Amino acid sequence: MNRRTGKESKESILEAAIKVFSEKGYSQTTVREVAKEAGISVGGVYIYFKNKEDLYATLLNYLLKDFSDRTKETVKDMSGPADALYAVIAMNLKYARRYKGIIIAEGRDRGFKSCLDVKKRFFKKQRRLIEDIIKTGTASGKFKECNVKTAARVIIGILRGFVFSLLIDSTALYSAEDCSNIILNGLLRRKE
Amino acid sequence: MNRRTGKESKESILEAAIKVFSEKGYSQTTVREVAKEAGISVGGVYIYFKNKEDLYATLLNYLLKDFSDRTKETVKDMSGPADALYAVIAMNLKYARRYKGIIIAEGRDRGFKSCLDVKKRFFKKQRRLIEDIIKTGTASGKFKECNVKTAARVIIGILRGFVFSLLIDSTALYSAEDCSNIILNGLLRRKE
DNA sequence: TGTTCACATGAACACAAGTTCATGTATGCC
DNA sequence: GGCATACATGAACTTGTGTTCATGTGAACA
Repeated sequence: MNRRTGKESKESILEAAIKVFSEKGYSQTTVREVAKEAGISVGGVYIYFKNKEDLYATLLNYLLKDFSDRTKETVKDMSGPADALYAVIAMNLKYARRYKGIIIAEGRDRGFKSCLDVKKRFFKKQRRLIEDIIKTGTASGKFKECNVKTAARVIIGILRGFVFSLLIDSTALYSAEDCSNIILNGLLRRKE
Repeated sequence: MNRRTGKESKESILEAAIKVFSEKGYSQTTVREVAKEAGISVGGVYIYFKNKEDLYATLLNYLLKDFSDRTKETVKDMSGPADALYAVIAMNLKYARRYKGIIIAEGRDRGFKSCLDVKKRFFKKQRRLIEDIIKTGTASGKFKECNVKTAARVIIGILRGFVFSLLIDSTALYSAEDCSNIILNGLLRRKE
């Protein structure tokens, strides 16, 4: 019989972990369930990962890096700051749908500082990206003058809120268009 | 010696629970810790609450109702829709800071539907409130025409995002002013 | 066929945390 | 005091779940 190589097994476990953690978040996910999903025994997981936290951290690093790279790539192709901002928002909402359970902050305390740091660094990177877009926007006169840092923080907050909304009520959602429309234009009527 | 009455004890437990759950969320909070904080034994908690979930549900109902009422009260005193919206945002951010761990969605599955429903209903009520404000705004000509329902959803999302931001990085926050400013005015420069 | 190596297994262990319950103690009433 | 009632205790039980480890198995090669 053809047995899986170690590398294949490790990848199976990672894939399974992404699936289960995405759905259930950290605490609610059991190693047994990941193992089952990956078609391996409980002990098998521990051949490739030191422990549950290691598994989570590996997966987090992988996903966030992948996401970061793709976003950067997408933004590069955009012509104006409004389009770029829209692209970032669309990208975020898309990933949020797929990996909701992972983004949410869980497992604070108990040595999880490593994971929190990874997330923090990720969000910082995202914020810088958004700040750059806003700067370009104001420089070209398309965006109004504003506190770039704060605006970027609010936008990051908006994107995080979408994940949260997914977890609570996946029917009451909104599209990237709606979202970027409000961020760009606001609610107040413009003087003509 | 003067012993606490049952009612007093129950209230102590609820207060303690609010404190601990707010900081740690559902999974990370232990009944023992709540008991200790309330100055009662583990068993004592079970005199007044059926179990941990019951404790959480009670507290959730209490807090959300309190918050709902206060928000409504505050909004009533506001003169225009922009002010009203600002008030809602400020109220949300203030409560988020205090009770962050509680709002976050945890303990899905396993019969937690009751709690999720409470949260859903709460958010629905909040959304209606915001929808009304937006409607008033457009009716008076101060807000532009827009899809009221969607706009309200996005705003709720923004507010949720703030809670989330608190959990991940409580230094990278923003004020209610910044937030309402973006929502009202948007980023794009207005034609003059 | 025997040997070795890489990979896999799942029962068993450890420990944390929710829950129960037999027992204890204060208070008020007769 | 004796009794009843209300309230409180915390050891012990139960369960879920992370983790370990002695043992097993397939593949490749001599």
